[in-house]
Amino acid sequence: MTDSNRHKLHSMLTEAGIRPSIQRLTILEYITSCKSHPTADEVYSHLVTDNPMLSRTTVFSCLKLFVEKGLVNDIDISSDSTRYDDAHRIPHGHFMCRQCHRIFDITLDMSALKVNDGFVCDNVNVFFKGLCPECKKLIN
Amino acid sequence: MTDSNRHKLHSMLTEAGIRPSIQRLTILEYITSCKSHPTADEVYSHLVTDNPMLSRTTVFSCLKLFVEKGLVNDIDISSDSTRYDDAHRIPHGHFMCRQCHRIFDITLDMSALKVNDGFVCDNVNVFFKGLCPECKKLIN
DNA sequence: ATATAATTTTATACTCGATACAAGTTAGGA
DNA sequence: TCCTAACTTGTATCGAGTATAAAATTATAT
Repeated sequence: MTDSNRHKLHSMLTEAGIRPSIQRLTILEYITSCKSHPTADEVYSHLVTDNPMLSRTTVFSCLKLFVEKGLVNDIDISSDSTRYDDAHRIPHGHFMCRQCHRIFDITLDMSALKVNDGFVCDNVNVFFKGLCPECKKLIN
Repeated sequence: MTDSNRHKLHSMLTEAGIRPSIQRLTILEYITSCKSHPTADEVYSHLVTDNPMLSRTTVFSCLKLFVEKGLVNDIDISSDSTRYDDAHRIPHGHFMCRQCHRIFDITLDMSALKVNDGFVCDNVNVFFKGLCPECKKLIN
């Protein structure tokens, strides 16, 4: 991690009202640099090799905190485990392949998605399911 | 259940390629008449009072089958438990209140939501989160 | 109609993502 | 420096959902 990146992550946390601990910086660094929409266990498994003292519980609680503070989006596209995504990106939809279970970003104009009067919405998710191009080829 | 409704549910099952058992008719009848987006356990709890021999496992497996055959939609709006919704209705989005955790239908034009070329999509979900009108009043 | 095969339902045990809790550790303010 | 609050850790636990096998029901063939 470069100094400038460390400083950026530090600011992200403090601006969200989160005290920046080593663990939180490490977890946020991985989520923001990761394009694979990992689960909490995947984040833990990846980070624990270089941080042997890291606890699985810490990963779960940090990710939950990040979601509450709006730093990270939780993706409940399937009933399996929750996946996580950097919230500081252009809003986009997600596609889950029923064959390989990978999650793909779908460029999408979400500005037209409005809720009824009286509701206060702070989060929108658009989830597609089907077959990704690769799996479609393999099946046909 | 009226005879005509029973016949309609029977047709729904056979047309979907599902053999219409008593349990499947009972579960489908509840889902299609229910507006509360129940979880599998809620379906079970509601039906078991009048059908004491009904098994929780049967409810889970029937709902799973209905989703596979397209009779019912599964709503994974939160990481809690999966909710179920009659699929034979106008496509619509869902809003989950963070306070009371109820699910509301949101009228929505979903026709504009398209996936990238090469992807084959068979299912779209739009999930909103925030505060429902009632909870908003209580908080302010 | 009766035996046999296939499907469905039931009940129990189990898996595993996620959380509650308590003890230990760290950080910041007086 | 000491005190307090916040954070992390590890263990135990919860609970939605599933695997499995036996029992029950339904379909098919003779």
